[in-house]
Amino acid sequence: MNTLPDDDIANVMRALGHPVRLSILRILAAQGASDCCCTDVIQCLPLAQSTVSQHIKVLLDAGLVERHPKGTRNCYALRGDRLAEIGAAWSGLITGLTNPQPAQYAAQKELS
Amino acid sequence: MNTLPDDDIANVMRALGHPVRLSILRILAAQGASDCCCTDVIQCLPLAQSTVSQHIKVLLDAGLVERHPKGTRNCYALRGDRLAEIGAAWSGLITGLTNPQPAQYAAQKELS
DNA sequence: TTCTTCTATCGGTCCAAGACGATGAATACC
DNA sequence: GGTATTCATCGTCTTGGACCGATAGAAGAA
Repeated sequence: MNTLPDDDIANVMRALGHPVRLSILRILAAQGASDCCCTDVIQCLPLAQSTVSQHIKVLLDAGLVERHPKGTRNCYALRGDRLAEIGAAWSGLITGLTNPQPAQYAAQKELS
Repeated sequence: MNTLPDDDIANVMRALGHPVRLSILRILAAQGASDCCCTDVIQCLPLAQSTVSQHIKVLLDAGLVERHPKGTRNCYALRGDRLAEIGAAWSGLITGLTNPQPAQYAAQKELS
């Protein structure tokens, strides 16, 4: 049910834990598939290019977006597969919390 | 659909973005409703009491847990209502990202 | 009252994150 | 070739997070 270890979940949550990065995801979603380059994102945000690039890197490292080099520019797109995977892990987390099984935390404890 | 503003979502995600805090939520879930005090949590984790107390405070501030003072000890429990609310917001976020509506980001931009 | 237990908070240290400007590499264009 | 554009990365600075020990206050026990 919950296919991702806690460290991975925490990584993704931390990547999502910044309003600017949520905005970037929305921008990528609004612009459609694989046709949104870094400049497009920068023009939607009141931040320096280097800052936006750094936020995108965080999303890349978390596996939430993917990069498609296109000539002199880099296009970004959401990773639908990963979003689905994270959605499943999230459901598992919520289910596990609201319908707890006594043995569950013991297993979790062993992992960390 | 998505009932929480991005800042709130980011706050919750940040609170969830640490393995220890995920562990604390699981501990609270495993111990059942409103009968888990701070010491119980501390004994499950290899951290100092002050550190655990601080993590719990983050979860409190994010609205993920609630405190029930009981004599000399404080009991904590998950806030099921808030978990449901956040689950709904998460679903809305994922849905919005995977089935984007062009006007969506414009509305989002206005908020921040 | 005095002692113990529980736990929030304070002060301090250390490291990571967020923001910026500057630089440099890659590609496209003239 | 030379120039412009795009963008990742580097160095720096500031802020915030994570962790700890110490402290203090509240409630129960002796």
